Amino acid sequence: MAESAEIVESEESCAALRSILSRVGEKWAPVVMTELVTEPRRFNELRRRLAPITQRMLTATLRGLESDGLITRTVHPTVPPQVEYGLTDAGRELLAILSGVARWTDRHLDAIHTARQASRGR
Amino acid sequence: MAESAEIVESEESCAALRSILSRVGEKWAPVVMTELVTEPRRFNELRRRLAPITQRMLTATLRGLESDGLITRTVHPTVPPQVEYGLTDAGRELLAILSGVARWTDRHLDAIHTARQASRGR
DNA sequence: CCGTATCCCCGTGGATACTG
DNA sequence: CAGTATCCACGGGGATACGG
Repeated sequence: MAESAEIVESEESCAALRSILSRVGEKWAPVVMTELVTEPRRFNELRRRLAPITQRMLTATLRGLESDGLITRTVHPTVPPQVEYGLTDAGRELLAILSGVARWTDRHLDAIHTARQASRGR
Repeated sequence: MAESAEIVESEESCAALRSILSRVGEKWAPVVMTELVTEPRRFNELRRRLAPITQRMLTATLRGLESDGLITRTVHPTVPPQVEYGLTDAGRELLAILSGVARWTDRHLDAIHTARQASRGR
């Protein structure tokens, strides 16, 4: 790699990057992952902690994250049914990277607001 | 901070994080920023390099990135008009963080594909 | 308890045509 | 050259109701 900040390495990895960025850019994805960072949690546990999320959106978010290998879904065949969601190692790594984005965001809160105000004016 | 991987620091920074993640998760945002990493570029220059992007989407993407303070838009009042887009320092920093996400994506390409195949089956 | 199914609104993103 | 304007298809995302 000649350029240090070069991002795209191939067509495939570019597409994968976009899909991951838009995945974690979904409305509830970051908070759901954050909820799972300390320990696995059950569906309604997440639902309560993430209120006012709807069941539908919680399900959709969990399925999406699962389909990208970021979280696991474990069904315990008990009565009543019990399902646990947890971060995969990959998901934990990605979350650590995202916390870098969070720190960037905090550092630039002022600049973001200023830029938005400016574009308001036009 | 007790937990090392904790992301959200406040309501405001949480909202800002989400908005930034969804911004860079937009379809053309990452490639547009990457195009500007080495030097500022003009509108049609970007249009050619990012083909088959449409004018409309290029404009929309540039406006969005500008409104978050990630790129600058400089108009040179010449005939014909000349407009240059460039990364801000903040944008350059963010791009560096995103390259971390790109590396993560490359490392986990296999896992992503496997997870997607698995969720296909259901 | 853990979801699906249905309905509906709205924003994203594409094609095409037109303008300062 | 650097955009706007218009139209349209699609999917994200919310409310509510029902099922295993």
